[in-house]
Formats: sequence, structure tokens, C-alpha cells
Amino acid sequence: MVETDKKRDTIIEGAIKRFIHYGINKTTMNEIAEDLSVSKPSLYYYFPDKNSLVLGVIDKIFSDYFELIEKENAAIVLLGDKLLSFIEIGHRFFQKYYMLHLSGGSPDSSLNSEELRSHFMKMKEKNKQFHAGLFQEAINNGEIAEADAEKTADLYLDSLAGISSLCILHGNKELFPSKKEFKTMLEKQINLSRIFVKGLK
Amino acid sequence: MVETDKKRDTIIEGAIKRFIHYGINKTTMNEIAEDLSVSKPSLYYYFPDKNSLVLGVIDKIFSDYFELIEKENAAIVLLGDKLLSFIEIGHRFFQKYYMLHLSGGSPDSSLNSEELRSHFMKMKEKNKQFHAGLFQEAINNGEIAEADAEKTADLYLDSLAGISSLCILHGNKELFPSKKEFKTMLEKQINLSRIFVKGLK
DNA sequence: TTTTGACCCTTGAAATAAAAAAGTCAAAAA
DNA sequence: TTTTTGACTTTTTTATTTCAAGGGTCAAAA
Repeated sequence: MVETDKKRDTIIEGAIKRFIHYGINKTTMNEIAEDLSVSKPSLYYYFPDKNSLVLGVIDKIFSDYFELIEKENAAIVLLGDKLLSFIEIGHRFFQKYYMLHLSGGSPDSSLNSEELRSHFMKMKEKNKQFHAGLFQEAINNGEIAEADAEKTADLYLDSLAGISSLCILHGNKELFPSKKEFKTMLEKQINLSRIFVKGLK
Repeated sequence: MVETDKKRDTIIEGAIKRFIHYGINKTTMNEIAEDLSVSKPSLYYYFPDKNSLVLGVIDKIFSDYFELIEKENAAIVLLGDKLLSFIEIGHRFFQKYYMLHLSGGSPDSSLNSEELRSHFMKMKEKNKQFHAGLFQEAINNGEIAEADAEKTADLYLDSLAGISSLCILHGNKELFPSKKEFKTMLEKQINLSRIFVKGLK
């Protein structure tokens, strides 16, 4: 039913708006319903529980992310340039959805059910496979030296994610990192990416 | 007074034994005293408070660490080999003193006072300066390309620390990471170090 | 088929009480 | 005089209780 799917999307977008400002756990189903001017049971008509709604939100965010990087991927030739572009895309998502704590290698306490955690890890895995594909391509091109593409992607992404998680911990323990911290983080990731790609040649 | 210093060292070593097994916060001054067969006020005769004792412990651990890496440093020629050797030393310390949570870029909740945190950060800074020295040396040798040695050291150490903090979060949320997790972490750090150094050439 | 007001039950935050640990001191021992 | 201690006080942590808030349901209405 296309109408039902549209309603679902509307609810997901409403939920995202709240989640961005207050995080998942501090957003109630009532608040989401009120924002959309419907009653709580209406929400439950479209989503069996809060978990399913959060799942829908995560799915939406990641599918937006993958759409963007796949589009960029088609427009760029060199591995190093691709990775730099993806870092900036990732960074935009990281900032925008910071309150959902979807970054940092592993899911944090926001994702309280096993179902959510495993779905999140699936998205991370998909990202890894995508990057592995890039590395493999570059190997075939002769752009970088022979290597295990999957292991390389894993190491590369872990290094980048490690940088972010450190920068967050490092800085002031505020709810939200400062603009400066975000910028430092981005710069470090870019520098690391450059060195990393050069090191693969 | 050399006798007093000896007593202080004995107490520090006793404290370390407890800290290694139960962490800083779950070790009481009473337990340390009992282990050493003295009374609690004796401890307070040598250390004004628990913080000072923890400070002594951190100092001891880091001075052991620096002693080891400086000795290795003198015996190795190439930058890449030095870094690999230091990773293994760091790894041994990381495992041994895991319960003190001294690794991971920034001090965690174990270090509850501002004094301890800042001292810990000073040690990290010293490590960074040491590594910056190595990079500068390698630049002067022509072993790696011209670059900002300090920034490079910062990025290098953050990348390594990021890897560890991710591996810890990633794995089972047990009190103590498994042998396998430690091994994976070490391998990733070594691989990253190799690629990083190559990328600096 | 979709929406809702009224309801139930579980969970989590706030408040409080109890326990444990940090830290002190006067006096004894070395 | 320096070092050690038992007994004590104060602070911090942990456990327990209470209670409101939020997740989830249902019969009835639109």
C-alpha cells in the first residue's frame, strides 16, 4: 500500500527531527505523535513498537548515506579522491545525526535492543564491503599495490572511526562537541586518509 | 630520606598489584594496607590521600614505559622498526595495566580528579613529543618526506589509540577483553603502522 | 481501514536510607 | 623524633524505595 508507506515515511521524518535534537532515548512516542498532530495509537498502527520506528529511522539515514556516496563514487576516478569525498559526506552525516550516536565503531546505549544493534552492524558491514570494493578496484587498476581488499577496508574504516571516537572523548564532555572539535576531527581523518592511500601504493 | 622513598615505592607496588586485578576505584586504601600488613594511617603517613598514591602509580608505570622504549630506541635504526617495537611494548603495558584504563586517548572515569587527568595528559604529551622526535629524525635522515613532525606524531598516535578504543568497545562488553581481541588489536596497529610509515615516504 | 480516548503495566529518574570507603587524630611504639 | 596504630568522623557510593513518565493495548468511533 503506497499510502501506508507514505504515512510511515512521514512518521520517520518526524521522529528524525526529534531524535536530532534530543536523541533517541529522550524522545517519547507521545512527542512524535504530537509533532505530527496525531494520537499515539496512530503511530502504533504503523509501527508495532518504538524499536521498529528507530529501525526505520536508521534505515532511512543509512540509505540516504549510501545513495550519496554511490552517486559521488560514479563521478570520481581516483581512489584517494573518492575516499576524501566520502569522508566529507560521512562527516556531514556525523554532525547532523550526532545525537543518535550512530557513528563510533560500535553502537552505544542509544541502541538498546539487540535487534537495533545487529541492524546497525549490518549497515557498518555494508559500508565496509563498499569500501572493500573500492580498494579491490584500485588494486585491479594498479593504482595501489596487491593486498587483501577487505582487510584493508576494515583497517581503514577502523582508523577513521577511531579518530572520531577519540576526538569526542578528548574534548569537553558537553552534550554536543564544538564546531572546532568537529573541524579538527575532519582534518585528522583527511590527513590520515591521504597518508593511508599513499602507503598502499 | 631514602628510607621513606623505599617505603613509598613498596606501597606503590602493593597498590599496583591490587589495581591490576580490580581497578583503581574498586581498590580501597584498607585493602592496600592489609596486603602490606600495615594500618591505613601508615599509608596516609606516606601519601596525603588516595589521589597522590594513584599519581605515584601512574608515574611509576609511565617511567617504566619510557625507560623501555628509550632503551629500544637506542638499539634500532629504522623508523618503521622503531615504531613496530614500540607498539609491542605499548601493547604489553596495555594488557598488563588494562584495569587501570590508562590507554585510550583520554583518561576515563578511573581518573576522577582533575589533578590525575592532567598528569595523565602530561604523560601522553611526553609520549607524543618523543614520537615527534623520531619522525623529525627520520625526516632529517631522508627516511621519510618533509612534514610537520609534531602533527604527524599526533595523527599517528591518535590513529593507534583510536584502534584500541574501538576494539575494546567492539568486543564483548566483559570486564576484560579476550586474548583474541588483544591480538586483533595488535595486528591492526601493526598493519596501520606499516602503511602509515610507507605513506610518509 | 484508520484513528482515538482511556487505560494498564513496565521502566527509569528522584529521594532516601544504609553501607562502605576516605580521611583524621590523639596516643603508643620504635 | 619519626613512625605506626585503634578508634573515630566525614564523605562517597551503593542499595532500596517511591512515584511519575513513558511504552504499549484495546474497544469504540470515524
